[in-house]
Amino acid sequence: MTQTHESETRTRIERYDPTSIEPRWQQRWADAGLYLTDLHDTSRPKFYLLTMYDYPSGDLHIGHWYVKTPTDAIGRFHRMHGENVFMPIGFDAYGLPAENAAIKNNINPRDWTMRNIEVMRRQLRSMGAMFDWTHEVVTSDPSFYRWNQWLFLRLLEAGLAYRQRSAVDWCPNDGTLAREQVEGADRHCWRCGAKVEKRVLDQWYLKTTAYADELLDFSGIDWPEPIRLMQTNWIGRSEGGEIVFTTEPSDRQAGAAELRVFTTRPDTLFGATFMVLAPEHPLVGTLTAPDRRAEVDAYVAQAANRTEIDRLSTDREKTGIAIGAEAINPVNGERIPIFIADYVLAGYGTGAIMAVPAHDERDFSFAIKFGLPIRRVVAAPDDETAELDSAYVAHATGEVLVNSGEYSDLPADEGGRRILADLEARGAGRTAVTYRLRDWLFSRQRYWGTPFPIIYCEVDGIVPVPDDQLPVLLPDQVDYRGSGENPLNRDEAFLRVDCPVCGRPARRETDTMDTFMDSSWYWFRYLSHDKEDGPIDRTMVDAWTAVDQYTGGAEHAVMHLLYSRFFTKAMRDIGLVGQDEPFKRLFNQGQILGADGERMSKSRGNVQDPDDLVARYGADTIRLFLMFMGPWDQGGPWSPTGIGGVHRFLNRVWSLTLDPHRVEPGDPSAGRLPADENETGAAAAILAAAHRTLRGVTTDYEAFHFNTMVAKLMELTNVLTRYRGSPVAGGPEWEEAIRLVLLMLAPAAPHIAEELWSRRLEAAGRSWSSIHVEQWPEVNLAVVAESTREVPVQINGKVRDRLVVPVGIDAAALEALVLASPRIQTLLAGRTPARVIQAGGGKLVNLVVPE
RNA sequence: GCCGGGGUGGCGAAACGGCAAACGCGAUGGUCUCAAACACCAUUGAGGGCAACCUCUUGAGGGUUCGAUUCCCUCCCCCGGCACCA
Repeated sequence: MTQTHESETRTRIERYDPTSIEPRWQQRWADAGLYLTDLHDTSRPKFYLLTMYDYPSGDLHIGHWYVKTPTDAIGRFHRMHGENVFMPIGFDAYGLPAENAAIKNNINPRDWTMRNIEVMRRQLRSMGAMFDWTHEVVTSDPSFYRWNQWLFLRLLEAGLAYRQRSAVDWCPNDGTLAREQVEGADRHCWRCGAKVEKRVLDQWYLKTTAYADELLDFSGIDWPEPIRLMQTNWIGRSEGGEIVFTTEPSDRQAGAAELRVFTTRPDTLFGATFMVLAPEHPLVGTLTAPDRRAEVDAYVAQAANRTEIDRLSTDREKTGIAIGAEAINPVNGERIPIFIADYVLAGYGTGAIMAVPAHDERDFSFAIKFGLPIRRVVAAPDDETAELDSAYVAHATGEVLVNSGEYSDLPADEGGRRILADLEARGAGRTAVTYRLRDWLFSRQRYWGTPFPIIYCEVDGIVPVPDDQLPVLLPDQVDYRGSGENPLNRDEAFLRVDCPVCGRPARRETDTMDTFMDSSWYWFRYLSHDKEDGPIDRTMVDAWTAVDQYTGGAEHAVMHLLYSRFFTKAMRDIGLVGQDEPFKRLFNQGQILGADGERMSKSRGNVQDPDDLVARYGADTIRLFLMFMGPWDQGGPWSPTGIGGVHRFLNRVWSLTLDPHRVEPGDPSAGRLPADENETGAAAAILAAAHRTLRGVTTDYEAFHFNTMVAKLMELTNVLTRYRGSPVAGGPEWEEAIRLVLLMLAPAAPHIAEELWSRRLEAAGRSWSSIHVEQWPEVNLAVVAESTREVPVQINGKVRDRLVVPVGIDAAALEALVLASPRIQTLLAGRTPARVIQAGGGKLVNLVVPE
């Protein structure tokens, strides 16, 4: 190693040089198999630590480190508590970006993906994390995706997969488009610019709604409240009634066709003054009057081009059109006009609503715009307002029904129940529950994904590929011809197959599975990665799942994390696993954005490459800096400002450990104890500081408060720096403090901790044993105990004095001391406090003095 | 728009309803050095005062409380998600 000139002249010890230390330890750990988990070891409690696997986009950036290095610290912390930690890793290797790159550069998506994986493996290893690479999973490998196919067939048998027609965004040149591939207000294709159309296709669905109620139950899992809330709202359970309106006869139809609506407010049925169907509602065609036809068709086409976000915006001015037909309200026989409007969605409820403008905001604005009657049917007891200037949706106690025939004057909730019960007796309604959650649209019209194990035969229809013919291999040769259109559609070798039932020529399904399939069970496969006769090794899975801790980005709060829960329950019901939930404990860290505040991506050019930083500062500094930046669940724009401070801290740990006696020239008081301290006191202060830090750092690790964990370690090294070169430096208490610093630092900065630990072992004449298999130290409560404490004294909430009191002082004695304080006496000027409040058992005293 | 999260010094941030600004960056001054860098020491929310000290300050406005960054209401701004990005 080359010593720089100044370090030779300045210090006796060698400098902290992470670039030589870190690769050496990474190699030594690998050689020793330090991070290979023995999955059969039952002598210690298991800890399955899972972090969301990555899409191999090829631009591993600092955001990946932001998730993984604190996760690694969690794993190491648990290991030091005697647990058998399993922290696997893999790649979510199917997906759109590989195809985009392939089409653009005329290369193979598999080659592109595997090349990126190679790069990312190397980059990930430079973190020095305790990943067990021997269980790696790559989802685009047949050894993984064949089990997607197998699992899909089981779902099909269980009735949890089905086929249904639904619309996709479609470009005539590039086929189906993802939402992000549709650009601009005019909705054009990102690649060719063509106008995006809707096309209705037969597609596969998974029945997530079958588990809607069970998915609402989070008992038994320890998930953050916001995520539970988001999932609950996403599922969107609504209780109410389904009410059957009928059509009024006209010259085009005999009438009495059923128009079912779902409502959460059956109590407002008398206030229904019109009905609104989704533009896609199946009865729109037959009900529309001839003279309305042209306008209605135009409106339907226009609605098809709107996004759902747009359609549901309550901000936007309502649009809609009468179709020239009427419906009959079953409760009073009233005829009301039927409209179509895009704020009613075909996929929610029955795709039709009874509109009650008096008691629904959207219906209200629609009624105002189209001049429709607004009839109030619910009122608070003393509220006699007839003319509403906005929808009355509030729930006041004692509300009663008005203008509601025989139900008038009944309490609103009871009236609603009675209306529904009476309708039910006549077959015109029933209580009903509806969900916002929809079934999982599982088909993708793309090449780079898991092929469906499905064959279409003209005689036998939809035929599953028999298990013994799996996997259905995705062809490696692919010719995109510069278009996004699925190349499987013209791959004759893939398409042509004999029907497994009748042997006649048939055709393979060319859609592939949504990549959320892969992420819905990959953690089971980590435990079974070499199993060749089934997707999961039941013994391993029973022993190791549910996952104890899952970490990953909050952007997955709903979709991936809900699909995974659904899939686990479905696997349970198929008899594959014995658990209800996949992840016991979840943590969503924040997202690191580019310096511009935007999501990091190659195309934006705002990616921070970790390699540069590692070369400059070493992995430990980067790891610690990412933890120190702020709360882990917060994220924020990337800025390297402050990284030098963390690097300085590690340098300080280095020199305090190796060179405790050095006296710095810049400090006039260096090397001497403070005037009011003797050696015994100073030694005790060091020990107390170390153990107090240990207490705080332990709870910070447990709570994932890594930023304050680092801050506390910095404070402790500041204390040690003050005593550096003094008579107590290098003494037993000092050495104990250093030992604790290294152990506390080990999960977060594993290389420097290991290096310094090994040097101490060597100095003590002992052979190497990794710091990462040490036990987490115990707090010595005796040395942290204090005999006095400081009490802030407030007058009317403003701090006016501080008293030092014995720790065990009682309330009366404390009050006496406070009132006897000269400063307080001066400020009181003879007044007697109206109240004396001792907060937190005398932690603070507040005197309330009327002005 | 809807759902969820956030807004505190010049900057990243800290604070079980109880001392706002810990820790770090930056800045300023100093020690060391021929000099610079490194390292180290000191100061550093704003305003006032020679000083002891005083006043103000947690996106805006209101409320609850002896006491609010923290709880409640209204509003503004930023981030994530909204079902084919992963």
